[in-house]
Amino acid sequence: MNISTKVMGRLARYRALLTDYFPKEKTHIFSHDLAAMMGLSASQIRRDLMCLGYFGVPRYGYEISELVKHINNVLDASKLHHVAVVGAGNLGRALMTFLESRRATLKIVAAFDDDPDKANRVLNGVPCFHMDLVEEVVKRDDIRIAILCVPGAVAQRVTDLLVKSGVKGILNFAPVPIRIPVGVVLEEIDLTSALERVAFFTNNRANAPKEKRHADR
Amino acid sequence: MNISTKVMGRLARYRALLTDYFPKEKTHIFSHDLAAMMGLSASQIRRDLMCLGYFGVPRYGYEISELVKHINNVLDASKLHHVAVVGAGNLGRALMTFLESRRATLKIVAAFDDDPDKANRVLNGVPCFHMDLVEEVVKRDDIRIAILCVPGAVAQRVTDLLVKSGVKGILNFAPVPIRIPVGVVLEEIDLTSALERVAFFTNNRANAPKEKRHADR
DNA sequence: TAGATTGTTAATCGATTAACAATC
DNA sequence: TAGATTGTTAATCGATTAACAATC
Repeated sequence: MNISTKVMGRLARYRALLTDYFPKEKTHIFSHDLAAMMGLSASQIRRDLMCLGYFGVPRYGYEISELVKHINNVLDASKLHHVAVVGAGNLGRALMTFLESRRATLKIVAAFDDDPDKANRVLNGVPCFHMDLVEEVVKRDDIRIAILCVPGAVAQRVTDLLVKSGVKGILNFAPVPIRIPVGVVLEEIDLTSALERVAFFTNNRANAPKEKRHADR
Repeated sequence: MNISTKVMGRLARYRALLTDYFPKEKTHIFSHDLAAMMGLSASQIRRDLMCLGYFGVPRYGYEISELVKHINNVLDASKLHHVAVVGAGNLGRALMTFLESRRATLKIVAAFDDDPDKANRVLNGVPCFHMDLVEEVVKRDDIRIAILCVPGAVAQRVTDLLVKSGVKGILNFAPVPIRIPVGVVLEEIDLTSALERVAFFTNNRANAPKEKRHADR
């Protein structure tokens, strides 16, 4: 089965919703109910769930515990990943706190920063090292994924260093696009442009894309 | 001209790149150079720029200052927006610092939090109020956009309050989807699922979507 | 049984890419 | 002029939605 980035992202969100924010006493859910909660169409939910190899029952819907179990199977096929936060400024430190312990399979094991004052201390529960030690620590701790929160001006340089050190996946919050070699996975989140996007559509209703709050049929 | 969310987001990124991270001495740029820097195709760049009403010159490319001016015209048609950060935890405070002063047209004028210790103080340069004052302050300061950084469990309740108070656009970082009425603009950024997405594709190369680093022809 | 919901296929929609005439 | 690059159209690709037979 070939799972696209979009489907994969939605599966993660279905799981989060069902495990963390759903009444424990409910055992089953219909595609249209999940759709309503997610702000998607029921068709899309059903299509997404097709990749799981788990099937609901007409009239009863999907059994939540089974559904979550199958999403786990697909998503966490990858076992435990060690993650590093690179750039321990405000954003980097906030992400350490926010992302740590959300997923058992993703563990933030190190932070890196240029600032000598931050090196060799524990910041937000994560040991912080000087940027000079990236290669050493990445190899030593088998760090596969980096969350990049450095200033735009050094983003590409730091990326090259991370890739050279063996990092295989990067989540980039720096405000510039970075280039990576084939074989490395990249996800870019541009916070500034996300805010600008909201602002733009906020009083340009004429341009606003149509709403996406559907019901089925 | 009808500009999609995607095009709009890319225009914002072109502008950021050209204004903040591009050598000052260069006056012109070709579509394929911008494409290489952004990790996109030249075709896509040219198509995106079509909505600007500004035209490049064959053989000379696009004049950067003019290009930026036209992107400004389109993107900031909306003039100044007042923005509030709702939920002044680690993430909220980091975003205050990170997003403030990035765009002259977007000004963070208030933060809100449930914690009485945070109320009536200035946090990261932004005056913080107790959540009880949302309606009053939003109206008083004409706040149009909210950056939502509250825990998932209260996200919908807080959203309803914001919308009732007159907020027209929401950038949601809470880890659950929220529902909004027609007429309000919503952008959701799920940080946890973004990280999970990187992790998933990081050692599932078979599933990885194809790379996107093209050249033209 | 009758009615509701599923899995899946076909149709639609939108976004990206390729191609190329125009043009500097 | 010749060659490179543009704007724009047509072709392709991928994602979403609609429709419906299967089925509980």
